[in-house]
Amino acid sequence: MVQNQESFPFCENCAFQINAIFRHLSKDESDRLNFIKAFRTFKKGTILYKEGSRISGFYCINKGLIKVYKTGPDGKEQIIRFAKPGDIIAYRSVLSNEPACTTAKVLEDCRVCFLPSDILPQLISSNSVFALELVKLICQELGEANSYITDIAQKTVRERLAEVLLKLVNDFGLTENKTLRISLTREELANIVGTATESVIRLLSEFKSDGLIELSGRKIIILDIKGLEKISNFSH
Amino acid sequence: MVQNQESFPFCENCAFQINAIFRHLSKDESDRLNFIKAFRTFKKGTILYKEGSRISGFYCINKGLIKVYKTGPDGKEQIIRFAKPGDIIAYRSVLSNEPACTTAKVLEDCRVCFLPSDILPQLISSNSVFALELVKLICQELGEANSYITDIAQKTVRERLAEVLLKLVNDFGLTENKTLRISLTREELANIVGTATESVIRLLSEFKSDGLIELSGRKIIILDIKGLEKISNFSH
DNA sequence: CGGTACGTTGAGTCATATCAACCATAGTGG
DNA sequence: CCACTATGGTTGATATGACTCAACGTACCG
Repeated sequence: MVQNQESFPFCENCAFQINAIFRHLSKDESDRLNFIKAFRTFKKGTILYKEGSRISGFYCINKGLIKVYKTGPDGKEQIIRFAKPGDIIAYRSVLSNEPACTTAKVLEDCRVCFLPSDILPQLISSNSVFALELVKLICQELGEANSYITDIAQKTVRERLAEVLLKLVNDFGLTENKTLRISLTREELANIVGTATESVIRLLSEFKSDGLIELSGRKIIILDIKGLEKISNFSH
Repeated sequence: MVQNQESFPFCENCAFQINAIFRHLSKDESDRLNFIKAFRTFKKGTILYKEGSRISGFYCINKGLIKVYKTGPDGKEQIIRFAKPGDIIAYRSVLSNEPACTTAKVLEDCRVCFLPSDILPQLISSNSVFALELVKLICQELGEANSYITDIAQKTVRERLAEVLLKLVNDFGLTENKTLRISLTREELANIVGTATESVIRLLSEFKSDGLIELSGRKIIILDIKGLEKISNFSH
């Protein structure tokens, strides 16, 4: 079908459009990737892979939104990160050759490419620029993880919620009417911040009373970024 | 001096002895590393580098113990990890070409080699096995960081303290009389767990009453590993 | 029109932080 | 040799942030 052909993403072009790590590949490498990959679409709610399962490859997101989370001892989710177009997920488990240590679930209908495990070590060997950029990418994630450990360990829930809102603004941006461009349930927000759903609800409505945000269903309108920064950094 | 020659570690041998990432280098690469590195010793209490500072290279630990920590908004330390012989530190900042995001302080007198920034990307380019192993190493750290985020977010202080003790047993081992082979102040323990010093003290003496550990000054004798595992995983 | 998932609010509880006092130890300098 | 000081450890009292539980409201969906 024409429609299918149009929508099928070719790595060579796609990687630049969505700013994926694969933009550092040569033409030959891109072609190879394109050849061995499996393009798939997933509906909201689909689970791409589950914590503890063995996976035979990793995913590059072309479109949509995925949440990556770990399940705590009580079955409570801890959201580790979101994956949007250009991001790769599950690469960690593939490289360590370990079972997945997270679960990935679709939040907004997705178009993804599935890439078999082998290709990643191969590309690291064949393309040193790619290798270096991949290392940088992982280092950045590691840096963020370490910062977050410090935050969770030392900041109050109130401070962390403000910080998470700012991070979401930074990662997903605002619409022209200042609405956050990501739609999460209160429970999901709680599972990023590391708190109870009720606490998020209470704090959000506090932020609202303080004129920092406006709420309308799942939409969060950011009114006062400076104010949120103040809460996230200092206070007590 | 003879003594100096004996004590000076040659990368080619050293890397295998201490199981450093550099064991994956060729003879030529090892020689080169050996040539450009600066060997140094540091006394307990020395700070190798400070959060926020620019660094021109990274360190490979030959002997001793270093704590790597971030400083929270209130000036409270959050210990991110320890570095022992064979570990490299500060590589993250070197690779991202960013200011250091942690501080490194000597806990036990150290022998370290300082390696200039440039060498790391060079080795990644020239040696794909090394590149892959480096990626795996970083991935492992990332995996641990993500697990710790989940733990801090969801577990109680009691559970985390038990878990930290077990992790220390795992990383540093026990002497013949079951004493933990790492000596930390109560405050440092608190700065790993992410809690107050007083809480660590109270919980440790609780563990002692429960027959899980024995305390004698800074020494912690581990009596009941199974019991600690039980506390760290389940409970509530 | 019932069902399911999500959102909200209130009340009560508890783990943990904070504050304060005090002890132990070791190194320092007069 | 002894005050002096600094650092770390301990304990108790108190405060409180955040969780839990429970009830109820809301909205969309087949």
